[in-house]
Amino acid sequence: MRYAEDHKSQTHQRILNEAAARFRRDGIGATGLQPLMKALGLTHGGFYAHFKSKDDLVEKSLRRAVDQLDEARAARLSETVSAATFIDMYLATEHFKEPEKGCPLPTMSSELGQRGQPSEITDELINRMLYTLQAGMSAGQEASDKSVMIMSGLVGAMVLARGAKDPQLAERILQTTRDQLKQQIAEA
Amino acid sequence: MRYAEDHKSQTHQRILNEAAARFRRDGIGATGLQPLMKALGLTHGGFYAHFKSKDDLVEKSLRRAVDQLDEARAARLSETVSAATFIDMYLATEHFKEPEKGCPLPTMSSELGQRGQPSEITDELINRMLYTLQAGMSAGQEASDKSVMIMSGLVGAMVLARGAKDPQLAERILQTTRDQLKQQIAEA
DNA sequence: TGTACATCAGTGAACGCGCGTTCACTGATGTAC
DNA sequence: TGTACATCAGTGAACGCGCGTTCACTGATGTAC
Repeated sequence: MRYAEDHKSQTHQRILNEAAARFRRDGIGATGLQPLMKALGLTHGGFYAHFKSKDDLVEKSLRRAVDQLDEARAARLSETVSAATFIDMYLATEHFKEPEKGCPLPTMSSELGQRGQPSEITDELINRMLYTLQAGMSAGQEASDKSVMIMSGLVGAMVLARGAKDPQLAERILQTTRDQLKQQIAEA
Repeated sequence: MRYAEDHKSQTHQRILNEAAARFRRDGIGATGLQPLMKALGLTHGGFYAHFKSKDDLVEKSLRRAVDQLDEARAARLSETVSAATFIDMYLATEHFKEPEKGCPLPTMSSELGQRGQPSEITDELINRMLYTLQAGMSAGQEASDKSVMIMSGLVGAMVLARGAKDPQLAERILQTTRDQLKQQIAEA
């Protein structure tokens, strides 16, 4: 063989990683396959030896992104994260500034909703986020409902902060939403 | 003259309206100028007699969308709307199903944030929404902070509901967020 | 009253470009005999 | 040991398409003389 045995699967992973970053940073429509492959030192023709289509790549790279985020959280912290910590992490300046490494929901769910054939990946992301939030709260029926509102607040704050032109406005949205949402948990 | 005196300005308005609808429904990138003009019974060449560029159209049609929303609210209701009513209106099924007639923030702020040169229009939209929410709440420092969280919750819930594949999940997000946010005001 | 000209909203062909996708191919390696 | 062939990840030219933008033009009307 010309290449090491796992060479192809490594290339496969590299494409997934690069795509997951670009889709989150630039959006799906604005991410071209040609520039993507070029950035990895490959030519675009080879893409179809790895994925059936761009849609296929979207689906698979999103799944990869979520897995990575779960791993990162598990590595940095204990298995379950308190809801307050999750809120702090989600609305942190770091997450705000680096969409390519962050949660795909604020960057991509509008576009996924607008696309013709929506996949189930968004639902999966939503349910995973809800689950994580609930797990970090004291049990009860209330926790389920509260976690929905908190999720909405987190995603909305990030969408708005990233869309804002004025950095002060962005910071205010992040900070205020963070404080207010944490108050919700404290009260409960 | 071949056309009535206000013919051109009427065409101008028709383009603005159609664009405002399409940008919100399909996104900016996915909206082509050629199909847009064709839908109005015009050819695409004439577009540049009305607008400097597509970016120019984005800016102006967004401004138009906000003005229309303000007018619609003023017409249907009293000058100031209570925050609870605003929440009900925003997270109504009607608004969920008709992005082309609704608030541009859930549909467009991700894309506006991802575009190269962000305009100030998003900030304007955000501030107007904050103002409307605050005006509908009992005064005080708390109202300002609460309104930020409520705005985040409203926008996030709409983004997520529209992105979800499962209609039941979408409905649950809208309903639960609506109820939880209204509780916030009741408590305050 | 009739002719020549100016106006100008809209026309439609053409531009260069990047997109997603296809496909005949290359060339380094492993295998068969 | 040396030659012929199979494998297969990646190459790069080419496809048709729609994009945003430009521009010489049309043709109905109003105006000037």
